[in-house]
Order: sequence, then C-alpha cells, then structure tokens
Amino acid sequence: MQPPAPSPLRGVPSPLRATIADVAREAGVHASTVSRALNPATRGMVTEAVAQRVTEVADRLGWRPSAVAAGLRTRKSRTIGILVPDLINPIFPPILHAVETVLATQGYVTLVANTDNDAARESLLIERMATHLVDGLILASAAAGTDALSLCARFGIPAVLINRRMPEGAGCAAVSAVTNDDIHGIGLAVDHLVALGHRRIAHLAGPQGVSTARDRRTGFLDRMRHHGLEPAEITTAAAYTREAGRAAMAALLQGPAGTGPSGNEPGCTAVAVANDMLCLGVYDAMEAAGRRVAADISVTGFNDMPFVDRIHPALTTIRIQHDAMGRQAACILLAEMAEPGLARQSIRLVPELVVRASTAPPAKAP
Amino acid sequence: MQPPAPSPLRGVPSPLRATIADVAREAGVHASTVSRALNPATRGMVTEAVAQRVTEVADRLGWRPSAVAAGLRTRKSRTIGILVPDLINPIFPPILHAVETVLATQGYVTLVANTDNDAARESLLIERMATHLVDGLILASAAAGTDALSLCARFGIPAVLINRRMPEGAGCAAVSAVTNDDIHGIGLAVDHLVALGHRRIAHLAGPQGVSTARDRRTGFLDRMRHHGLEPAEITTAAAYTREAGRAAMAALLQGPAGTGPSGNEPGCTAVAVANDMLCLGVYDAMEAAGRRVAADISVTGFNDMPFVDRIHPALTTIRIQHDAMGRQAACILLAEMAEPGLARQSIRLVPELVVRASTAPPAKAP
DNA sequence: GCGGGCGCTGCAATCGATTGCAGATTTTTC
DNA sequence: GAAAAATCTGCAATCGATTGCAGCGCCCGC
Repeated sequence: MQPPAPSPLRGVPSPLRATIADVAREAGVHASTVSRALNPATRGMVTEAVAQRVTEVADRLGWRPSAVAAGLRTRKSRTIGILVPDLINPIFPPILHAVETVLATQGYVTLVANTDNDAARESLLIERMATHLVDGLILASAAAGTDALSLCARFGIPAVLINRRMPEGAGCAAVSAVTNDDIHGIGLAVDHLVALGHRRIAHLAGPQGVSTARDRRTGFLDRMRHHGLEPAEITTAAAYTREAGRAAMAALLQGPAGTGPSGNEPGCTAVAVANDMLCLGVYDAMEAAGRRVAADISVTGFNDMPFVDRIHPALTTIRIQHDAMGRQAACILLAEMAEPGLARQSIRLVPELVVRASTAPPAKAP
Repeated sequence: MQPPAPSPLRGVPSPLRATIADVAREAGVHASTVSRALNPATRGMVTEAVAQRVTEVADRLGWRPSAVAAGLRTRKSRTIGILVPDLINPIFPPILHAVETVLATQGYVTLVANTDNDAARESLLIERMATHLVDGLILASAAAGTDALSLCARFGIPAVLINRRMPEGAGCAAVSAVTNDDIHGIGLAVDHLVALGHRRIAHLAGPQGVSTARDRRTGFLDRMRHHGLEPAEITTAAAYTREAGRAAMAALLQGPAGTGPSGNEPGCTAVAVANDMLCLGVYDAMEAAGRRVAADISVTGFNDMPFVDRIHPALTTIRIQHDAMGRQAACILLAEMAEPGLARQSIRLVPELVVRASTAPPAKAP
C-alpha cells in the first residue's frame, strides 16, 4: 500500500505551478526524461509510451514550462525587443503588428518600448533588454550618433533596423535594414507637384539625425534639379511631431524677408513635407495664418499613415508598405538569429504616390 | 609572483558577459558578497570599502546583471505584460505610453501584445506571459466571456483592467479597474444634441461584449429617457473598427422602412456614436450616401482620439483622460504587486465634452 | 553464445544570482 | 577584561530546466 498520491496542486502554497520534478515523480521517471518528452524537439528520444504518460501527467498537474529557467540554461529567452521612437505616430502600430504576427508564429513574445526620441533612454532600454536576454532586437528608432548598434554588438544581440539605416560607411558594424526608397518616394511627390504646374516648391524637412529625413531632403533636391528648378525654400522641423511641423510651417509662411512676390508672401506655391505627422502641424499653421491648403498652397505628405485620408483636405501623400516592412524585418531577424554568420541584407521597399485633395494647380498670379 | 591576471574579457568566446563569479574572483571576495554589494537593496550589508572595490571591478569587467538568473531565484522578472485589443486604435498608444513611463521609473520593462480582439489569442498570450513569469498584467482587452481573469488567477498574476470592467457580480474574482464614466460621458453627448434642438437621435453602439459599449448604450437610453425622448434607432457595430462603423451607419441610413418622414429617410437628425474609430466609418458611409455631416446629420464620437480634430468636419466628441488612465492603472498594479492583499479598487475617470464641427442644429423640416 | 551496436533512460553538472545560516571579527557593555 | 551583541563575510543550497555522458537492456549477427 502506498500513501495517497499528493494532490495535484500539492498544498496550494508556494509552488503554484508544478515543475518538471513534480511531473517526474508522479510519472515515475527522471526529470531529464520529462524534459525530453515535453520538448517537441527532443520528444523523439524517448519511447512513445513514456512520452504519452509524461504528457498526460503534465497536463493533469497543469504543468507550464518556465521560460526563465529554460532561458538561464539555454541562454535564449524567446523574446524579441522592439524599439520605436514614438508609438503615438500611427505609422508604427501597423509595422509592429506585422512584426508581432510573424514572430508569434515562431513562439516569440515581444518587448516593446518607446524611446521618445531620446538617445539616453534608448541606451537604457537596450541595456535592460540585454539584461532580460532578448534574442534579437528590432530598431525603428536608431538615429545617427546613437550607441544603439554598438551596444547590440557588445551584448551580442542580433539587430535589424527598420525604417532607418545607418549612414553609409560610418565605420559601424554592418547591420541589416528594411527601409523605403525615400529618395524615389519624395521624387514622386515633386513630379506630381511639377506636373500640376508648380515651380516654386519648398521642402519641409525632418530632423536631420534620422536617415529618412536626410534621404527625403536629398531626394527632394535631386528631383528638383532634374526638373531644372531651384528649391523655393527648405525649413527643417526639430522632430517628427505635429508641433514641430506647425512651428516649421509657421516660419516658412512668413518667409525670408523679400522673397515672396509682395515681400512677405511665402516664396512657394507648394510644399513637399517629409512626413504625414508634420503635415498635421502644417495644416494647423496654415489655418492659423488664414491660408487654404490646396487652394493657396499645395501640400504633400509622406507615409500615408492611417486616417490622413479623412483629414481636410485629404492628404496627398506617399504610401509606404507598413506591413511588408514589419514582416520582412521580422523574417530577416529570425534568419540571422538562426544563422549568425548570414550576410547582412538591406531591403528597400518601393513607395507609391496617393493623390488626394491637398494638392492642386497653383493659384494664378494676380 | 602571480600569473598574469586573466584579461577582462577572459577569452572572448562563450561568456560574452562577465558573471558575478568573475567579479568575485577578480575582487578576491565571495560571490555572495558581490551580489550584496551590487544590489542597492543589500549594499548596506557589506563594508563600504568592499562595496567600492566590487563595484569598481564589476564596472571594469563590464558586468551586467542577468534578469533571467535573478528571476529564477526570486520568481520575479521585473516585467509587466500589457494586452491591448488593437494597437492601431490611436487611443491605446497614449495610454500605453503613460503606463510604460510609470513602470519604467520602477525598473520594469513591458511586454506589449495585441489580442486582435480574439479570445483564443488572448489566452495564448497570457499563457506565454505567465511562462515568462510576468510580475503583473494590464488588460485593456478583456471582454465578457473571456478566460483572461481566471487565467491570471490560476497563475497568480496580479492584474488591472483598463478601459474595461467586468460585469457586476459576474461571480468572477474581484479585480481592480480604471475606466471612464461612460454612462455620464454619453449623457454629455445626448445633452449637447438635445440642446442643439435634436429630437430624433440614434445611437450607433459598439460590440456589446465589451463593457464600454454596453455602458454607453445604457447611458444613451437613460439620458434619452431623462429628456423624455424615444431613441430614434439603435444599431450595433460588430467591432470597434472603421469598417464596422461604415457598415452599421450604412444600415442606419437606409432606415427601417417607413420610419423616416418620407418613407426611406433615416429616422434621425443626429447620431451618438460609441467611439471615434467608428466615426471614421460613419463619415465614410455618409459620404458614400451623399449626406453631409452636421448639415444633414449631426455626429458625436467618444474618446477624442488623436487627430479627430483634423478630420472634416472636426469631430465633436467626449474626451477621456488617456494619460491619467494609464498612470493610475500602473500605480494600482504596482501597489497590488507590492501588497497582494490590498483591497481592489475601481477608479472611474470623468470625461468631458469637446464641441467641434460635426454637430449643428437639425435642418429645418421642409 | 558472445560481442557490438543501438535505443532509451538516469545521473549529475550547469546556467547566474540570491539568501538562510553559521562562523569570524569587531564593537559594546558592564 | 570578559561576556554579549553587533557586524561582516563565506558556505552551500536553491530556483527549474537542459544536456553531455554513462549505463543498461535488448536485439542482431556471426
């Protein structure tokens, strides 16, 4: 006669969850056998009958693996970190969603954090994530002059950049990136404005620390030159935020003294803006100055973020492939984690022009 | 003579990072002493001189704590899980941001995941988070009939609901919640419409599985009754999405046969919508049907999500306290984690009406 | 009938930090 | 000056799972 088997939850107190040792005892095998039976990858190493029994007992006891314990031994946490500069910008959620979806199918969970465009905070977050032994990192936040990549290298964490790339030949370790062809994209906007008849076109650039802003600026200049036009003006917003857009546009509307035909008119009939978020501020500034979008000054955005089709007037912008961007980045990361030696790759997605109501032929000069 | 001290990184290979044992050896003390010296909470237990030396060596060797190893021993991961139904809905990022900010000051990192409004996915995510030993959970996703709370209870994970609450007396374990006063909020919308002169007011309700949708529906009915009015019509959207809003509004515009004055007119001059996201669809449907927002039918939203001030016409809506909501939830969670016996609390934040351009007096009957 | 081989299972070490307990040292107290 | 108390530090166990190695049994072939 044996004493009655311990109750499944063995006295509710501390070990709220059954461990592999509990299962082993109950099933009459060694813990290592339980481990092998319960891990799909090693299940083939034990007899099917044993595996069955172990599985059955594990279920009955409500056993759940401890990712922490396993991670300690294997040095893998099955966790991926994702850093975004600003979750409030609606282009990120769709990208995140795609990343998450791909990673979830492989059993990874994601640690998402906002850097708030703050390099120090970014470093801190990477440190914390390293502490948590993330298996990989997706960086949508890396700006120039950031330690992000060197930290990753130091901790040996594979990383993939998204919607950002490092300056060419910046001497930093090569890293894969998934970006848009921003140069081409802003070119589409310029072409569209020129086709409408605009000649005096300004550019409202983004913060020059990030590659998207630099590329769009460069692309703008290139394409203007291609059309044989001089840029009417270039202002730079301090950040990719609505408020920075408002401030920059307000400055642009006043115009450098004497540039405009009548002296204090803005020197342009259209402005190609570096990003949709900035456009919201542009609209704000124009409203405040009593200028009409499209009728007085045409505006183009960049990103086609959700909801800009419903702002008034609906924004003409450059659509990027949010979803593909997230998916690709996740896939590349998975590949590089599986095979660390893999050659780095840089994918550039092609954007397209979406014409809505914020652009129109220039108003006739009086 | 001693052999040369091992180089700081001791042969680059596997132990990319120094461990506490490395520091101990280098500093000539025991690992437990290192642990105490490096942990702010126990630093007082060792001599200041020793603590200094240990800290110095740890720095030199580039030691980083392993949250995984510590977590295994302490059963705390310093990680908090956050579940949202749909990150694409712009009300969530600000809430998340607030939560993250509060938790970050306490050294927690956040594991964010989308449930996509799918109960099965939600359960899976909670299981995975339990596996990762999250210390607490913030649920912005819990709908009725979900296992979320029982799972949390089973795993012993403290949880706080946000923007959702459980049906009263549903027999489920008590849990703290931070919500809006939705009943009051929708009442503000009704009051506003009535004050403008509307009498035939419809309600476009949200999916009745979630408490916000139920409360707003109830609040609408109550307030209408208060004014002595019959609800013109109530349609229910299948989800809090733009598309569901479009479909529901399209149905409402056709109206039940013969309800409208001319037989197929919508039976209302205004519609109080359960949520801003739905309003985007409402606008879409009205545009498709050739009806003007405000001029033909007034529309009110709920949430004051970012950017609805720029849609056309700018949406009159009910502003909720995104930021306070996130902060409060985080604080409550921290408190309950520190002291599990703490009484559960339910905080109800008060919303306010923001009048913009989507509401106007009813058009005069011809 | 015996050695080789193979398949399965158990043993024990390990991942890195934490912590109760005990021994060693110093300080306090009478 | 001795006993008691306080203060540090080291020892060793522990958290829960993984895994290299060894051993055991069984089957097969010669």
